[in-house]
Amino acid sequence: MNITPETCRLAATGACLAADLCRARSGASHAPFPPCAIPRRTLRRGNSLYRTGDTLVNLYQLYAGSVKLRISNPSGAEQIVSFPMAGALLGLDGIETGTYTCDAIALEDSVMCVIPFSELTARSCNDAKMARRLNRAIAQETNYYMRLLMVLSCMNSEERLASFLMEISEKMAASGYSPRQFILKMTREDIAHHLGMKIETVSRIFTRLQIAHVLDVRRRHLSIRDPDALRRIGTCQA
Amino acid sequence: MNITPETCRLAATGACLAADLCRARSGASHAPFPPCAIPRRTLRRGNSLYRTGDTLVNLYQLYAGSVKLRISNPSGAEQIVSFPMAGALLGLDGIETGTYTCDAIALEDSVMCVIPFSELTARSCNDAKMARRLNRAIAQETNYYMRLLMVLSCMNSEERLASFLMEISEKMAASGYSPRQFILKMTREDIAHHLGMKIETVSRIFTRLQIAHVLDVRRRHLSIRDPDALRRIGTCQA
DNA sequence: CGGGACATTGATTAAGATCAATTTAAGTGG
DNA sequence: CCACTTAAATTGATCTTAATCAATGTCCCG
Repeated sequence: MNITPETCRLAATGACLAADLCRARSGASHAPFPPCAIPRRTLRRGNSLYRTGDTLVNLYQLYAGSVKLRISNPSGAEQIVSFPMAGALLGLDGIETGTYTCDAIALEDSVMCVIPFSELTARSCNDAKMARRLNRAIAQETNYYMRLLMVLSCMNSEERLASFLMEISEKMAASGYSPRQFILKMTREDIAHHLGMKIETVSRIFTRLQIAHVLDVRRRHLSIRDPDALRRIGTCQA
Repeated sequence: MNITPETCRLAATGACLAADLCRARSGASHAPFPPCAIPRRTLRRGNSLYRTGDTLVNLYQLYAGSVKLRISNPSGAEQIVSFPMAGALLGLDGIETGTYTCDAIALEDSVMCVIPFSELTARSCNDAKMARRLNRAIAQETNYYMRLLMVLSCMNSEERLASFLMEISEKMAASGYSPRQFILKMTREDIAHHLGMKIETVSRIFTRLQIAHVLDVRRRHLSIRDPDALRRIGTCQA
């Protein structure tokens, strides 16, 4: 079934560009909307939605699943800049030059709404709200990366990992899942490449937090035993 | 004298939102433009253009001088996310929520063109080019911070500092100054807070690069003796 | 049930933080 | 204009954290 603003759980948040686009296409400016197809794209785990250097054609709103956004340099070093989850807008890295600067790779089978960028900007001319929403979405990313810079700069490894887990926990809660128990969709290596540490260090800190009864970790299965402690650790004390 | 698109060296780059705004105000869509006042704001060294929590009213295009953008957390830790120089657009961090998330502090006496944000978005409705330029400006920041994340994650202290100096050198060249000799407007502490290291480490690495005949550093006066070596060091090898 | 990717653990080393003491230079007021 | 004050920067000695090197364990999937 195709998704309409009524049936899309993301549209309810009021921050869904796909829903905006759908409304605009249907010509209505207020609910109720006639059913309106939003094309979706599905992506199997490990496949990439787009690659560095590809021409920006679409933005994508992640409907289900999760993704890693990776930048690499010629010498092979890589940085996972973020792990977008449900609701996230993907492809913004292509707006500066018209060419994506990241690889967007599915961490699990995922579904995204396809938002043709040219249509979005064209419609934004007549729709100040949509234009504003796009601006905000881009600006939000900027602010996110600023905060991540601070995490990498000011925190030690344990604090970084705790902060990362709290962030996932909060996103899970926001999506209606348990904030206490979830499955990590990414490898230890991905986490390491996200937080600027080595895979062995990630592993050791998981073990350490397990021993301290803050977490229960078995491979990708994670449960947070002591959320307060985790929050305390993950909130820069320095 | 007020600045017009003709007299503003920034407008020549074709990436000046202030010039766009000036053109729009004057009602002309192509050169030549009637003279049109763009209000400027001057800022003394050490003073802040805006502070975390202030309501976003204006964006600012840095006409002359330099600035540090700082985020802090309750416990007093701070991160210098960037050092905007001539041409940079300031205030973008306020777009997400309508409230600035950084402190913007002048590193020297500086001059900026004032761009009322509401006017910018209002005019963007009828001016696709301006809208596009705003989007790009925001997206550019995002990409900048992604690359900085990689620098912090993947490089050791020497590589980070080298990369930082190369970046300044390139910006100086782009502004028509010598890329080989310039004065650092920021303290060692600012650099440390930007690159995620301690002030003593910054100092030691300056000394080390001096001994290796890559740099000549005397306090804030810097000259690059061996640009190739500096580039080699500052380009992530890992 | 076997292969391979992923993860854990241990021992050692190296990079950078920390603690502490000077040195230098830029303002500032007499 | 000079002495004084103070912020900024440098340098040294030591300690801590995380990287590195190496081996082993475990689980998922075909």
